[in-house]
Amino acid sequence: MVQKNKKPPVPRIDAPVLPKRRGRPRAYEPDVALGKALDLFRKDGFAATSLDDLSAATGMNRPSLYGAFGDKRELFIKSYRRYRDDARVAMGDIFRNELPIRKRLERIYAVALDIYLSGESGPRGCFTVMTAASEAVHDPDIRAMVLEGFAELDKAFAVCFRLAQEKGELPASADAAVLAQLASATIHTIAIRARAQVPRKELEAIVNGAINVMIGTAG
Amino acid sequence: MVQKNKKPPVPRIDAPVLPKRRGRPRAYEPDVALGKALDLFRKDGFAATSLDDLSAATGMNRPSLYGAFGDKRELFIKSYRRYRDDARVAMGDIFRNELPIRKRLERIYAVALDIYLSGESGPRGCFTVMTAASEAVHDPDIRAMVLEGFAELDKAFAVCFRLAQEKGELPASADAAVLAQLASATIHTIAIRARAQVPRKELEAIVNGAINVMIGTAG
DNA sequence: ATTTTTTTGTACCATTTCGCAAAAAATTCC
DNA sequence: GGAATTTTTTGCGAAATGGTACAAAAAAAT
Repeated sequence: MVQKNKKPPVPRIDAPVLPKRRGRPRAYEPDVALGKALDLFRKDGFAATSLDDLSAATGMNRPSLYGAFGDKRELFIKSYRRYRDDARVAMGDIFRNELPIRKRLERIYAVALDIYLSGESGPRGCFTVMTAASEAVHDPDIRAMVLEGFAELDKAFAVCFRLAQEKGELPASADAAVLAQLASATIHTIAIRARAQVPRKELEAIVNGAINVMIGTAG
Repeated sequence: MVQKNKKPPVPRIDAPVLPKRRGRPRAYEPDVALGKALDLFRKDGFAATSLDDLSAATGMNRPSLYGAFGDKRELFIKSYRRYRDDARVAMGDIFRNELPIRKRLERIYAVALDIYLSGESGPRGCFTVMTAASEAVHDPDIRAMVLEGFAELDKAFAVCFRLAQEKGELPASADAAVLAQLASATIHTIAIRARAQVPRKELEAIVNGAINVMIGTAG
């Protein structure tokens, strides 16, 4: 029920020693708690994750949870936001780093697979694709985030392809936007298949085939 | 609370007048009840759909539901089976009918979009992709069905591409299996995006672009 | 040492959930 | 008509759910 034993909650380096909070000190670190909540939501989805589960996983009791993150829906949204931030960080370097297009795509998909296949009790898939998209029909806020996620991915891929085109790695006749959507589709298909426990080897084969079609087998 | 008012449950034509059931007659038709259950599961997912909801939607009270279909999980599985059967029927003709490859793909995706975008309270997406895949991590039976679904789709597309290749619509160098996986990926991406209420026009644009890449813009 | 502030821990509430048992109803068979 | 059979109906009950009230605890401020 306790999140950590280290008595003094070591002040984060990037959190510039805030001016000494006043009351009883927190028994948890919001960041790690949110991470645990995210894990649960990814594993079981929104409805199947109870506050008790969340409470147990985060080491916070329900009132603390409520006080820190709001009700279940808010916690879900904050978890999702966290997931996207993490994914952005993991992908950021690669999308920025200007490798040859094939290498670049390979790295991107490798990172994606790492994310989708992680999880102690089975692969967790992609939050956006699996859990969030489900809620998106009914909840406008979540829907907005999901749509934003799709657009962001499409755009990032499009930038890659456009750059490759400028560098002469792709024929000028290629349509970067279309290729980007195919690249996203490939992300989506491996995310879904991962959730059904398709082994990594097979997913990598799918990725490889898709890359060949997108940039030409020559590469 | 009543499923139908027509007193005599008009015997289905294809159900060859079974030898007069003995006890109190059913107040529902299993087929339509299962359809209603399917609708609910597609809309809300497994966990968020309660037996009361199902009871209300099917017009059967809980014990009847239980007697007819077993517990919630069994009902879910039977609903999913029904969904796949329906989808197979809807797709069957097209996959069988030997049109030019482009026309064929266009039809397939059109039918898929019809399925994914239907639903009175928002598009319901694809059962396999949205709801079933979520449960697949934990439930081996559901996982098996989902994997079967993926394989079936991949295979059906592969047959199409192979045939097109034989008819000379595709270069001999093309890899039918890889193209099939891309075609499936496109199915998956539009299923997911549909759930987030991306308008049909955009989804059709994605499909169009994907087809162009798969069979060459010439077609 | 006392007060203030903040968080925790316990307990509680109203509702919903799934599943079942027992009784009532509707039909066929004798 | 009465017995047998099958289904519906009512309603129970134990557990779980999301959310909250309130006192105790722990720290800083006075």
